[in-house]
Amino acid sequence: MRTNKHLLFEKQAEIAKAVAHPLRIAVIDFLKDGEKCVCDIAEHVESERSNVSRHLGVMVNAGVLSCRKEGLKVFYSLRTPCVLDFLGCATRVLKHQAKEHERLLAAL
Amino acid sequence: MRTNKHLLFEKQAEIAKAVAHPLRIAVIDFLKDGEKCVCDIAEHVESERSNVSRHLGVMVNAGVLSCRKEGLKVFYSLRTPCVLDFLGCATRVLKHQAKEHERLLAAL
DNA sequence: ACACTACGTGAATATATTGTCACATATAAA
DNA sequence: TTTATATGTGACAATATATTCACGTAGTGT
Repeated sequence: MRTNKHLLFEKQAEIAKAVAHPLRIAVIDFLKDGEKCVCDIAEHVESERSNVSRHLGVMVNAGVLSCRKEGLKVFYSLRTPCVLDFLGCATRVLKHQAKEHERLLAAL
Repeated sequence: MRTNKHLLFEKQAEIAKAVAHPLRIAVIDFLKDGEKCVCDIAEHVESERSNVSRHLGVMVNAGVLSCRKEGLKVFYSLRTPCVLDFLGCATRVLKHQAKEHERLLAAL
């Protein structure tokens, strides 16, 4: 396996990992309408602010989110709408699975 | 947050998690050309067969891969090509990041 | 200066993931 | 039956991740 491919896979995994958590997906979904502050995000996903802060940090670190400070608040937003495509992909895979299950049931 | 949305996010995270590992991404990339047996996969990704077997199990469990036994060998394949879109998404996010870095450098 | 609010972070704990080893199983071939 | 090959799995250690609590910091208003 070529080394540069190896590096690409590592980077891709980093992005995927940043998305691979229910709470973080909830955040991404919430941010599709635009930037939000931590307290609004925490309220929406129904989790402690400190925990949400940690998850936001993970996503910023992976380059999935960006943040902007304004007064007391910090506003987070999707760095690129591409990230939403991830959720679309996952949904398509789930739909595909559901269809297979349907076919299986129909055959009983 | 609605409960069914919560459930969707969990399922989406499960899919994303199944993809969120360099070795597993390497496997997915390798399988885009069609089904392969464990030993070929292990050789290609340069890792122990037992380890590869574990990772394959994770992906089958998440519904990302399917497998078929034939004689001594077990052939794994992508359950749906949608999974490849994941890698495409990740690449797009990475390209987006690279462009931002470029702009940053140009401004120095 | 004081109190208040929004946020981040160290420390601790609980849990999950990864990789490796040895071993078990299943199929094929001699 | 014996042997070899391909694969999966239990057990373990190492590491990473998630969550919570308590506290610190930074800006805002009084």
